[in-house]
Amino acid sequence: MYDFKNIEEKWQKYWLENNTFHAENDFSKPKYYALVEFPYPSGQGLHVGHPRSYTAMDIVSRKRRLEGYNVLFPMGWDAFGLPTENYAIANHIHPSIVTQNNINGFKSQLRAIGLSFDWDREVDTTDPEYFKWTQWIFLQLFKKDLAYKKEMAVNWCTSCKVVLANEEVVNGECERCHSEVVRKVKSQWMLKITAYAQRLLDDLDSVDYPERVKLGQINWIGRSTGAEVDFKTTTGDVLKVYTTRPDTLFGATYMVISPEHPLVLTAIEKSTPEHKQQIVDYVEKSAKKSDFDRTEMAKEKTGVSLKVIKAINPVNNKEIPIFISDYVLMSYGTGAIMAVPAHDTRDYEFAKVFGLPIIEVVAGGDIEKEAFTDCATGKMVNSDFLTGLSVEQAKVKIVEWLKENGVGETKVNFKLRDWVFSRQRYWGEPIPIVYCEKCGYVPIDESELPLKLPEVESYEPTTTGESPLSTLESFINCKCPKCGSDAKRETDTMPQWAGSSWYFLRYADTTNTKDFASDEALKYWLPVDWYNGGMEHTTLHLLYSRFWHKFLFDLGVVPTSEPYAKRTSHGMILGEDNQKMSKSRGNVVNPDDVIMDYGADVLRLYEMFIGDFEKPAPWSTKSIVGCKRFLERVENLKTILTDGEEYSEQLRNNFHKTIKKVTEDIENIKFNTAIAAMMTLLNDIYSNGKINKKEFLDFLIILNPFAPHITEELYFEQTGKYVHAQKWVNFEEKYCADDTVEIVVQVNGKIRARITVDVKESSEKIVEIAEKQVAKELEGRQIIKKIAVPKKLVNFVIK
RNA sequence: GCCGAUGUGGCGGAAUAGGCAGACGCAAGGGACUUAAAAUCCCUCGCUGGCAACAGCGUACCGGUUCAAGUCCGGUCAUCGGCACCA
Repeated sequence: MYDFKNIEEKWQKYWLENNTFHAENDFSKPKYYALVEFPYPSGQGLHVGHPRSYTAMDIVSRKRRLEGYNVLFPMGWDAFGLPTENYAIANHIHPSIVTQNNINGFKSQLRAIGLSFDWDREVDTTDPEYFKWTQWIFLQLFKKDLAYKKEMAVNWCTSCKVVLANEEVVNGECERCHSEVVRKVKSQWMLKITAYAQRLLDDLDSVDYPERVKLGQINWIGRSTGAEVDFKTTTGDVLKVYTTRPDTLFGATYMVISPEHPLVLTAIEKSTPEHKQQIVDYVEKSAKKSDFDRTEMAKEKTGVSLKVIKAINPVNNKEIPIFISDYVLMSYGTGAIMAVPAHDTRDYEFAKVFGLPIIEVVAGGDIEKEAFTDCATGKMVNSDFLTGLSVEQAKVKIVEWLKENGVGETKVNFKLRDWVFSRQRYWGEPIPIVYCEKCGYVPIDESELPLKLPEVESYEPTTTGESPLSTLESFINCKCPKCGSDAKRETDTMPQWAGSSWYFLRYADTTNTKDFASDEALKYWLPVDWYNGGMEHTTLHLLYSRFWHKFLFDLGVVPTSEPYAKRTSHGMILGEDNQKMSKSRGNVVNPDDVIMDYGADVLRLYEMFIGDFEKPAPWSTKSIVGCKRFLERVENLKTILTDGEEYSEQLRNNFHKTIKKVTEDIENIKFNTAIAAMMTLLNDIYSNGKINKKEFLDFLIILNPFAPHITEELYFEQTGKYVHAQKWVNFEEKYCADDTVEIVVQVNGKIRARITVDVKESSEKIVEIAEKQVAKELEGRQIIKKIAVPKKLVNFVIK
């Protein structure tokens, strides 16, 4: 085994001291911006899942440098967040100290892997010089009316008396004390991402994302086209509903409103005392239910009827009952629906429970058994002027009718909801807003940014559900920036998503104190050319950062409307037991141990060789040794070096084919087969017995992005030059094809012979040769068809 | 329930646009070297039958299209991930 310990340390030191991978803001060179998702620096340190993504993009970055690009490949820390805060609470250490310790740990671990990050451009979301700009962006959003306050239900632990993040709620229980979690209404800061819904959807066409990622975003945005229909009520109110199936209007046999719907109040007012109580009970009960309970209850529909108010179906003036049920959500559409039990599964279930009429208006299903929801087929029935039409025709016609009669119109809806932006926590960016009795919510002056976190005695959330900052008089009390009277500071902080929504912009110009980055730097570096990260971030993080970026684009402060030109996603590294790595399962593998035993190059190679980059793969400590052997054999090539042209034509061709394969596989994120190709070539070289120096050096160059330390060492040893400063090796297409090719000869699809022919041979001639080869099989049979596939096979179909 | 992905030897995985299934690696078995072991090198390695040449079978399951299917189409099952009544 080569002395990986010394070799790797030596080169890591060299790169660091010489700032080898520093990206200059030299705008004359062609640029390449490669990005990985920056990690949350947890106390547990890196596990072998992290380097998968980092190594992959490191390979791309190193290759790009060899190809002559000015490469930006930065790294930073997404350091605000709950685990740090919880650790700080438990151990009475300031979260910033915990964060700094964790960052130091992560950094030394990352350095040991030999990743070519530009450490001069490190960012840390908890650094006031960084979050100053996070706060600045928030202020711009506020000024454009894209940030607003709203009453929202939050998760409330009944025992800890704190607001919980969604990830702290496990099966409807508090993660820590396992007591009941309920919904509690609190005023929260919201960001109006919905204002960008259509553009976030449309612009997916302009970016290179995997189809599954685009689909994830499309589904999350959830655009649907339908109609809003006004139903008059017997009390003279108007009940507006949203439906994607206006064609089924004649089948609406009742209405359902959500427990939070304003009409509930009217109903309570007018009901008899006894019935009023029923309504109040139901509304209270559903308010108390946690989200978990609500979904659990999904199996059995519940509800209560509004006896005093009925709705009138505008198409036939029939009176239909109105129910309150929590299967209708206030947060989508209008918070009220027309129920068509014959053609909606949930309405069908509800109607069965409450014994409501089910009227078929689209023929083609069996409504005795279940709701018929397939709208592609089927003809309208029982629908007056719609009867006989197809569903599609009926949709058009009914909307026309609704418009003519002034009781409805087409409407587009999105599932995407506005972004809840407040956290009642300490370890986050303070929201730079003050509340003034006279002026309302007022932004603080930009010159006062960053608004730093004050020192507090306890980081624990308060028992009233307010942020820990709320107990600090010196922080809260301030003057209104507008009118100068006494005012109170906002005490909520921002979610972790805030800092990570724009960090890639800061990398372009980390030392800038006037702007988050200069226009020139942004113009040069943007967009990110290639962004790799986990599948778990394809909806939230990717959508949030695209939203912020578009907003900044509209402000004219970033030059592109999309932040990332290309996105790829890596699969998770699983434990040896094929389960997700976790502390509780005890299957976590630490990269440090692998580096200790085999070195960083072996770790990198194995991470890439483990399987298809885009798919999950189980770790296998036993298999690592194959990569170790490979690098040892590369090193041993030294012993068979010659000066002459001591290799065969075959080997030369294999060289060019391998260079081609490695070149292309890196671009196609097929690192595993790129390595396999290099292994095959190595085996060929050894069977050849000799290699000349030129080919050896070329081999080192194509291996360099994967195993940078050993290749630097060997290259330097041979030439006194640095491999990272060389040019990527070009392949010659003419050597990538062999002169002869093996053709498979089949009879009725079964292989009967193999022939080797010149590649230039005509297919007629090949068929002729093939036919001779299998003459025995063909004897006395009739040939129905001869199929010749160039360079592949000949197939005789006989009778 | 819905959406997305996956299913190939003992294991991780290859297989351009439908054209030799199992590249590459691990493990296993045999051999060489060695006093011995490790390391290294060479050979074997999908299943069944056969001394063998060889034959048959084989990519989750059932069916289809095709001269030809791991790959395309229809259906079923299983596993993983995401979302949870979105009208």
